[in-house]
Amino acid sequence: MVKVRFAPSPTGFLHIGGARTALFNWMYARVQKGKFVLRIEDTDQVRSKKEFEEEILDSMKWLGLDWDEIYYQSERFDIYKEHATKLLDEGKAYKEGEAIILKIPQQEIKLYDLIRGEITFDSALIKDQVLMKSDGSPAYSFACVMDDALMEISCVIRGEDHISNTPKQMMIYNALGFKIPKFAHLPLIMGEDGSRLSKRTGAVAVSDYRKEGFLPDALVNYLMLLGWSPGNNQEVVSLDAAVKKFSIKKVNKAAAIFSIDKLNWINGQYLKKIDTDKLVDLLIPFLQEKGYVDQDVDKSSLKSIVELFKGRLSKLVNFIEWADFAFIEKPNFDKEAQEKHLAQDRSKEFKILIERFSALDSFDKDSIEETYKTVMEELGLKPAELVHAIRVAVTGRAIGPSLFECIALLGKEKSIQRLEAAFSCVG
RNA sequence: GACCCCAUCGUCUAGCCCGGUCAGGACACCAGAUUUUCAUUCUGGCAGCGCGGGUUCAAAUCCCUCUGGGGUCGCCA
Repeated sequence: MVKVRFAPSPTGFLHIGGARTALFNWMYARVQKGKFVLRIEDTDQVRSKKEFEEEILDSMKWLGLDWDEIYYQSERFDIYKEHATKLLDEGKAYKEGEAIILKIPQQEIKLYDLIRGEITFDSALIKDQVLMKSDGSPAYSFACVMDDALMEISCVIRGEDHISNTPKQMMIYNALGFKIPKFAHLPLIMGEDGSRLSKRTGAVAVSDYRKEGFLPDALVNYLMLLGWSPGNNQEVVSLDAAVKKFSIKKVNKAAAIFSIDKLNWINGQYLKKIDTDKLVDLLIPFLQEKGYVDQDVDKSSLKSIVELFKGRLSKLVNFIEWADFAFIEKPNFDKEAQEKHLAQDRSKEFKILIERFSALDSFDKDSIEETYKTVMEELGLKPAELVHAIRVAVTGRAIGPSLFECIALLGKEKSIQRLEAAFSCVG
């Protein structure tokens, strides 16, 4: 029976590296129809926090990484104690104060890693290992080995930073008489500068990416590409499709650098393909948080705004940023755009436009565009000449979706109001 | 410092195991087309097997140095 586990410690948020480890474990279990165990390593009573645990579980669910069993090490202290005492009785361990320490016999240790092949260590370099700490709690390696053995984990898939722990743990398996599982050590994920991924080099918590509006499918898609490839030059791949092709032996050995550029691109790909109604639903919480809409939001009118921006977004927060003009009374003027496009006095032209716009019966995209072009022709101006000024006056920005659609979206009253305000001229 | 891991375009990677296809794709970047702006999209381009030795008719691929990067050396996990 194939059984793997992801064993986070609730002393911090679920970070990108942990998520990737969880993902590979999950894929390994699913492709082989095995079990995926989640084990909360909360032996450090002081640093472990319920809020972190909840956040980790939440992030896992959000990513779609469901587990078959869950355990808490804090509930298993008796088991650890019992086995440590047994080792004490057998003379394989000794006491130092209240602590129980394992004697490490001298021998050569061979680890066969599924990703890296054979790795040998000399146990002469390994110190005797603390099994139970003076405070009665188990040391990490001991609890880890006990659980992996008792939970019948068939393959331990974890980060490369655990390679050095492995020979120590193998000594514990041997002392306990447990069967040693398979091991696979995943390459680490590094920050943009090649050093360890940290808050300094960008967001590390999965929840941070969620808050920025990355889709779980996209994040998972990006993460699986770090150290593994689905083949056939495919990069945008669903989890289901990826699982079918997953093989732990095909995982890369070299560390990978996390690239926010590529994540943005992949997320954009997903955002482009997503159903518009679904996109509206995803956007609502972001809009509510910003105070742009309230509880009883009109989805159909929201949908028309979203449609304008669909295909331009690389993450959900982009919408909040770029579509703000549709939700607030006065546009948030971009200083640079304002200075560049509204510096020249265009009140005369604006006045005429305002008059013509006011006279329009149906204020739709096409009639607005037609009216605009007619006016420009009458004034002897090229159509492009006033576009920027109007865009900035109406949306506050020099960039955005089709101008005439933006104006139609705002409606006659608001659009004219903003045009009037631009040069404080009243039509 | 000791021990361990790793090394293909700037980045993620295919190819490596079972030596022989101009070293393929993607992101980023640059140029052009489309677009009233920006983005999208399309087309094209730039760019890589870390160094040095072997083995071989033939090496990105196998072996060894070196160099470089990373990890671990807690009664943290």
